[in-house]
Amino acid sequence: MPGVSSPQAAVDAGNVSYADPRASDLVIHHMPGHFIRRLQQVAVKLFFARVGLDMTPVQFAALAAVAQRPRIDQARLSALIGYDRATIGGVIGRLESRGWLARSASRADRRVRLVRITPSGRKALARALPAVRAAQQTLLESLDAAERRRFERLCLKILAHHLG
Amino acid sequence: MPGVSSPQAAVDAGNVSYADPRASDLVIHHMPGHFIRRLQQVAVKLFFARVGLDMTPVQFAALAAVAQRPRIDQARLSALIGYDRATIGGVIGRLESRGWLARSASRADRRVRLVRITPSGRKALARALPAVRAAQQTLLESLDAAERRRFERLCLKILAHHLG
DNA sequence: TTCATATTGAATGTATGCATACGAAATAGT
DNA sequence: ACTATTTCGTATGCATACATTCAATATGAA
Repeated sequence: MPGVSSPQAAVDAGNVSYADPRASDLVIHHMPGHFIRRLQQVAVKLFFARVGLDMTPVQFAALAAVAQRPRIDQARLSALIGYDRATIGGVIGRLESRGWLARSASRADRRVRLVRITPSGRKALARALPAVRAAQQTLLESLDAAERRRFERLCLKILAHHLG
Repeated sequence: MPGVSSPQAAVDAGNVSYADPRASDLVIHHMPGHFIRRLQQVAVKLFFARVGLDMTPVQFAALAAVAQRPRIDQARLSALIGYDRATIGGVIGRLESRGWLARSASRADRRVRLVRITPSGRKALARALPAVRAAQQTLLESLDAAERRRFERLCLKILAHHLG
């Protein structure tokens, strides 16, 4: 499936190991921003490895959110899952072409387009969900239960500070 | 500077707070993949807030790496900073157009193009570096010293597991 | 009610990111 | 030496991501 970003090459390949002494002198390797990006890269790779290339992370997020918030509008949806409005417009457009989501005009507010999930979309979501959960599990599999809790708590603390 | 991705709108805006009880029932909000992506989003936002829109995170990484590895080739560079070869080609191309990097053919291997930083690029890097460091500091400012060490250790443990 | 302001979704432009495939060139294996 | 494989950089295509702008609406204040 060409075109869908699956960071295999960048994550693996002839990649210098993260803690490789050959690279440890590099400025960026000591910056949290860098290894957070690398974590995100690993997470996306695991997502595709488990879910397959039929669905992207953003598409999964949108699908799952719409399933739990029927008739949500695009602006609220993008705020809920933390994406730009312009980005979500395109994502929903693609999900609509695949028949997984549908849009309809709101009668209360004629600017608004309400999004709902189709039966086909619900099936796709049900298929993907276990794979996504497995990917999450794999992502943190090197941590024991206590470390996992600690990691999540620290992440949430940072996010709460910056996102209010 | 239009076009350069600075996730202000997505991070802020009418954004539902991360730990907002209105959203805590959403499936994705309990997945590490989701808040790792949000962390990355915050980190990028802080980068642009401090550094300005004149330089992107990848461009900084490439610039800093080339400064420390004169005459590196593109493949090694991309492996070193953890990006795809194809992506780095475009990044270097843009940095070359701005006069911050220069490419020359290798005489030892005629496939290879060696990258080096220009005086102008070195100036830009020197200007950006303190701002980037400040952004890193701000990113973790809500954690005390012990928490910061713990967070970095956990991140590195996860990365070491997945990246070898 | 009228008018200034804000919001929604789309359009446009720039920059990532990666898969895939390709030509050119180097290297390994025989 | 010859050939199969690998590697390097590039090109193309798809999907993010976000700033900015715009038209259509909605809303709030006077």
